Amino acid sequence: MSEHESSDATQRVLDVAEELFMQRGYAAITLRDIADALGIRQASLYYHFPEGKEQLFIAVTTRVFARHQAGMYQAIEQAGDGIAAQLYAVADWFASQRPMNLLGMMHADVPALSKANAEHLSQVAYSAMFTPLRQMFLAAETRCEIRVVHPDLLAGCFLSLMDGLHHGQHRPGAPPRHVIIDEIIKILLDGLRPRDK
Amino acid sequence: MSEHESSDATQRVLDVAEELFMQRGYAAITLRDIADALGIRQASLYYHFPEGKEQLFIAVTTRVFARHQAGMYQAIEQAGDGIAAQLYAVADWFASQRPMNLLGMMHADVPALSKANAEHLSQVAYSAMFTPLRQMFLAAETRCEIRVVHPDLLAGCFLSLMDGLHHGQHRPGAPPRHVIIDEIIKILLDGLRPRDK
DNA sequence: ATTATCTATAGATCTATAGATAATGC
DNA sequence: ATTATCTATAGATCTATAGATAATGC
Repeated sequence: MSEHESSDATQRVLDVAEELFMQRGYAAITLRDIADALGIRQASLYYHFPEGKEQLFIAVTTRVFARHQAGMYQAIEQAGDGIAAQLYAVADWFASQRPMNLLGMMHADVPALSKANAEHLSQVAYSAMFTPLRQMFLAAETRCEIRVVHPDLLAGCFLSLMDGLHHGQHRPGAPPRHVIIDEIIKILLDGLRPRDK
Repeated sequence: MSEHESSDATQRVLDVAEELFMQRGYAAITLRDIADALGIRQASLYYHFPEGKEQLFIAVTTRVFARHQAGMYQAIEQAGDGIAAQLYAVADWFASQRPMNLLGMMHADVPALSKANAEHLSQVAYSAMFTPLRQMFLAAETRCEIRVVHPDLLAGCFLSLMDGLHHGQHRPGAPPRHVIIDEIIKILLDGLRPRDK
């Protein structure tokens, strides 16, 4: 067993902690909440994460970012060429994932961490979330499919919209998710102004 | 003095509590944090908000939503006709406000409140934030300036982008805010695809 | 009398540590 | 021997309550 693998039990801890932390944020979730959801005692979490709550949170977010980076790369690759298909694929990836609030949570929760962890996590978040999108937009620009002024700005907008997929849109009478994704991508590509026929 | 006015001291409490709650969320901020920032003792906050932390949070968020609703209405009115000018005006309004994470915070913090407060706050948030934008988009559609499929979806997208204004974009080498706003509105109106000349 | 603060403290968490227990794997 | 849990608890908060104090306004 490699030193980089962690046991099934530890994976379960990460799964449950991810669900809770992503829903409510670092400060709102206690170790007792996580232990209760797992059916174990709070102190038992220290077996898996001896440095405690902050270490567990870092492990959770690191795994989330790695999964999203890989998921976005894979979505883009499988979509083939064409920015429209790629945008749909990435949006479907986000729709397949747990509701979350990545950008906002970073902003709210990072200050609670140690300086070293805060800087490291910000760096990881930025690199993981922006890089696949920046590459996708730059490649589309090279193919003259889109105009891009600031690729990172565009990536940030797209991520904001993906975050918005989850919270704003479970309203009474809200359209189904695939309609929402359709509409968002249409707006991104063609804008709100009616095009000349 | 009307019963609807609150004293200067209470206003200061609201100002400081708003700054902290909007930065970090309900769970992360303690009454002691707020009292320290005010230079008073934690227990003194109960003079202004006898029911405690939750009442203070409700007062803060209620005021934030009322201010945003009024600010958006005023921005739209002063911008005159034309969806482009109106979008710029509303975006400038958001840029003038404290960084926040309204949509995401609602999602994360509302579950910590009593059921009655949670339902009331969700309702207030939706009504205050969506109504001005929905009206603006519907009027623009009537004037045939834009096509609108789901006005609330469009409003949600716009709010997500406005939230994103604040966190994603204080990156190394990020363009100044007015450039960001320009770019976001250009994308919204005309899309990413180059228009035919 | 009202306003706005204070001190002191109860009671409820929350994180983290120390050390015991039981099951499994060599 | 290692893995994964447990019990028990120290120490640090955090919210909230009770009641005192001081300044101001009628």
